[in-house]
Amino acid sequence: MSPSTVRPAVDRLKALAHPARLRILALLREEELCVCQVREVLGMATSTVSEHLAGLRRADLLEERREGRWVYYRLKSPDGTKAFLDGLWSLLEGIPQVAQDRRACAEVLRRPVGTVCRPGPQPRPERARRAAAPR
Amino acid sequence: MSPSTVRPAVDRLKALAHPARLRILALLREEELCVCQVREVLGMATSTVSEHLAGLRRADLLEERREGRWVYYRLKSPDGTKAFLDGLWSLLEGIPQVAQDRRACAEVLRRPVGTVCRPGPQPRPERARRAAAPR
DNA sequence: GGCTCATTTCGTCATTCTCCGAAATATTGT
DNA sequence: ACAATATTTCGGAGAATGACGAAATGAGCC
Repeated sequence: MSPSTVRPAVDRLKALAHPARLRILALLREEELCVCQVREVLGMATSTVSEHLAGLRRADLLEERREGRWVYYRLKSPDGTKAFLDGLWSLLEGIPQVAQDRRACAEVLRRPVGTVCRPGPQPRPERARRAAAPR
Repeated sequence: MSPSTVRPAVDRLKALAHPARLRILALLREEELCVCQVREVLGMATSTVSEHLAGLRRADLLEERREGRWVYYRLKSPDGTKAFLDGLWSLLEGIPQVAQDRRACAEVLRRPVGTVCRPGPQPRPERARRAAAPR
């Protein structure tokens, strides 16, 4: 009773209960993204974005994948959360900010290679594949 | 963009992202309860319980009903949250604390009338009807 | 090694949350 | 009106959270 067995569920909910993190999750529902791409869409300091991503990851809602200098995050549906996440998507349906972020993200992904993450001389993030059905 | 359109969804999630409030919601899924009954199960100060209930109510997840000196709270599913709440229930499935609270609550409801809320001379809370399907 | 850049971690400050007892409010009964 | 009881609101102390720049870390390239 001390560490309270509701903790895992609460931690997951806490991870979602923040505007930035909720927007991030909505973005990652569409495609995997690296930190600087997310920063571009949200318009917050890189360290802040990184911390939010870490929070979602700690809650086991995201997983990361390193590619060169970039770290890509993508959605993860741990056991027992599938139905919950489906419910969450319905909660996000029709939220203007979410739709707007989606457009901003598409814009970012359309930018000439090297203008998001600085024009690094090397393995530019050339892609970010679709990962889930848009709706 | 200033007040952020994700606010309503975030507020709802924030309301849930707390052990006490999550436990309360799980309890109220079964039946409506008055403040002192909830206090009995959670074992926190009355004022604390009242504040948590108020929080869930502000998030539009509960509605209240006054009966004599007692205020009964019950679950409410505002538009667009039905699917989300269904997902939430699945998240609560199998959490020991939730099951334990359920038992403790049954115990409280079984107590001889007047031993939970003090033996008031009058319209004792004689009932607390089933309000939703257990699972 | 040294340079560059993406990301994470750290230090700090401001804000918000959470809890509880005390005081205020509401309702009923005498 | 007064007493009794359930609930809400208030005040404040302590903890947790969130934002950002600065410093540290990691990867690739010369």
